[in-house]
Amino acid sequence: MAEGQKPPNTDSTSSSGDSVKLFVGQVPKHMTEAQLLSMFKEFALVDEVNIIKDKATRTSRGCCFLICPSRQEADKAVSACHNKKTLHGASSPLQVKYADGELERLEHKLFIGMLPKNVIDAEVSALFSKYGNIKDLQILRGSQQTSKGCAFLKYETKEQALSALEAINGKYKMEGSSVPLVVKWADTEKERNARRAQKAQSQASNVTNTDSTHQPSLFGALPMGYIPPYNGFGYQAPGTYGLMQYPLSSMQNHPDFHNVITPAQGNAYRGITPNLATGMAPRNFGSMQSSYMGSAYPAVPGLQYPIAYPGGLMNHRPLVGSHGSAQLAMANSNPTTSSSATTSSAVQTEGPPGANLFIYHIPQEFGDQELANAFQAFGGVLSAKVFVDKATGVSKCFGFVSYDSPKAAQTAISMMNGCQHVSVWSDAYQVD
DNA sequence: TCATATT
Repeated sequence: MAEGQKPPNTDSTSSSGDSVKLFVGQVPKHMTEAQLLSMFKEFALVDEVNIIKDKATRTSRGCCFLICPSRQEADKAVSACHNKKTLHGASSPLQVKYADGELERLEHKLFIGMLPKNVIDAEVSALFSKYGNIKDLQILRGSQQTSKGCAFLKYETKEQALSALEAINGKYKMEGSSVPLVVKWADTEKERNARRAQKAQSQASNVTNTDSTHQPSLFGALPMGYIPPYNGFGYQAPGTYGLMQYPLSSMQNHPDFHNVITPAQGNAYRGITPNLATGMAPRNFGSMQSSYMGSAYPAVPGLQYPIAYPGGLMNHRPLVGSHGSAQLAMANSNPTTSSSATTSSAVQTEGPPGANLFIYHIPQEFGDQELANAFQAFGGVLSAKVFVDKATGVSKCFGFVSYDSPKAAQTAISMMNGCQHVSVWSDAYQVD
């Protein structure tokens, strides 16, 4: 045989890790996951059953997801059950189909960006066929013949796509190009729609933003309390259900690579790379296992995931602020120091020592409530106060957040540190 | 000089 062995593309079964999610409707609400599991196991291998429950009541919504270890098994379940069986208590036969986005996901489709304008199919396939069998390649072209700088490519297996992605993304420059290629998973239809909506919104909100007619939701849209599983490239899919709110007003999605770091840019852009290259950028390439991280990204258009400060924390004064990067400082001082605070209620809500954060460069449109929302994910917020100009009522863009524990404050610091325009700073952290 | 774009 030839040199080296080809990817274990054996006969059929295991495309390793390529589990498939099925949606099942017409499931009687009284059935348990265990019951469903044993029932479906008569027809196909099923790893898991997840009943879809009402968020508030936690009761079954009459449907579930099945996780099958392979497409073959999933197909077995579909053909054996879809419209074939009516469970006791259901009004019509089971509906068994691929969950939203599954089919697209199974295409192993990649988006390729930063292609030269004059690129031809042969060049792209030559490069990418090193990592697997290309099933489909489509370079997007504009008016003439010139490429729009991007393409879609399908591989046979996820492994092939993943290895190409890891090998090429941000690393490989095409002939005559000064920037490396971008390779990421193509958007699903849902993500596409979400992005389109977002784009429309951001353009619409470009109008003279007279006054705050809409809710500022910059932080409010944060995926509370966790750092997104950044896959190393690509946008954060805008469609994280439920989480997405209104578009940001000021700190919009603009590709402003001077002070905004989006993952997509961060990866490929020279001007940004040094920041990330200091080793603080969370990327977990290989760790996507068999997962359903489908749209598990945060829905925060403007607020990107935190990037820790290289080399610990800054050693200069907290108030630097240069380009609108905000800071948090630990403050054991009294939150009600300034007379210009929004003293609606004179509640003294100072936390224990080490649990009071002083926050610089809060977005203009934030009030106490928004500030509290932004930080509540990290612990019990005793109070959140944005300071406002007494005369005009305009935010001074700084304030306090007090937690019930220093630990919560620490968590807030590490989570919020470097959040786009917000970086977190604390004396305590620095000293220790 | 917004040039990184999504079938």
